[in-house]
Amino acid sequence: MPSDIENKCIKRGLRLTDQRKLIAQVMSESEDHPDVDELHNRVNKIDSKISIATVYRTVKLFEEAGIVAKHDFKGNKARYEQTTEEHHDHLIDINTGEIIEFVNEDIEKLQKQVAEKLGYKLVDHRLELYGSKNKK
Amino acid sequence: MPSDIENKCIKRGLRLTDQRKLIAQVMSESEDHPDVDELHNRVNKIDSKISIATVYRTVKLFEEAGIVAKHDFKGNKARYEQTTEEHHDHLIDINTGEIIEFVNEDIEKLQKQVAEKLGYKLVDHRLELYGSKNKK
DNA sequence: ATAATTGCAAATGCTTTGCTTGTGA
DNA sequence: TCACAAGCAAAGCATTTGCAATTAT
Repeated sequence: MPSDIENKCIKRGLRLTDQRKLIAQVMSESEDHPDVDELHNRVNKIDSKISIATVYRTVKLFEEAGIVAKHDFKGNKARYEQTTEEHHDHLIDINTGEIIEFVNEDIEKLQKQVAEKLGYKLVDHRLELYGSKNKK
Repeated sequence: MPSDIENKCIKRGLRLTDQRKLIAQVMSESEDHPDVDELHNRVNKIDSKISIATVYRTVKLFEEAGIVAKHDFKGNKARYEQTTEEHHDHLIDINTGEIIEFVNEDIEKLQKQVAEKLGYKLVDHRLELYGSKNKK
């Protein structure tokens, strides 16, 4: 069965190679935010011949097609996740590296307002919170 | 007259070499957010013997001392600015690259609330708006 | 058939580092 | 004096790219 991402590739007319199908599948199944190395490891468990260059190229292709999102969190290499319908931002646990997604409409609205007030149309934004777990 | 940054270096006991003094001076006088290359160019106008390695090392030293702030805006190399008393965030003009600073207390508060609600203490954050100028 | 994609290794761009010489306190 | 800093070039790291061979449509 074609993965979620594979279907999007078809919809966008991307040529579907075995490598792309597999990367699409692995990304679709990933619940976290893997970097390219990690993605490469995961696909290599299934097909050990896929090169890291292909993973880089594919992930970039998917990103440009709006199928996956790239994140450059502080101090780390780029991480990827499947694009979701609903926008969200991230909180990064500075101790464990764990990434928690959150949605906050108020902040979204305020961002737009700030941009407007400065004479700009908000095209994109980046909001990342870095925190450490409260001990109870 | 010692620059603003130079004074902070003294306060923190950093050894003051000619190179550091000059980089401190150039950073103090910069109203924008130069990257290391640009900084290197600027100091080289005054002392052409300063190496880029020294600029990298100094800027890192200043950052670790909390004297300057480093920003990795999307798609660009790292940029630096003198630390200010009041925290601010940035709006980046996606057409010109111009950087506008802004302060919004409401967003700050909401960020803290979001972190708390997720069980975290907010240690750091990153908020960047990317926009294009409204034509009137 | 043929234009696009892959794998590989080499190249890139930014940043860091090892080592020797120079220098601030 | 002498631990630390500078300059240089080499190394590092993530990412990109040229090219010949392979493959999807």
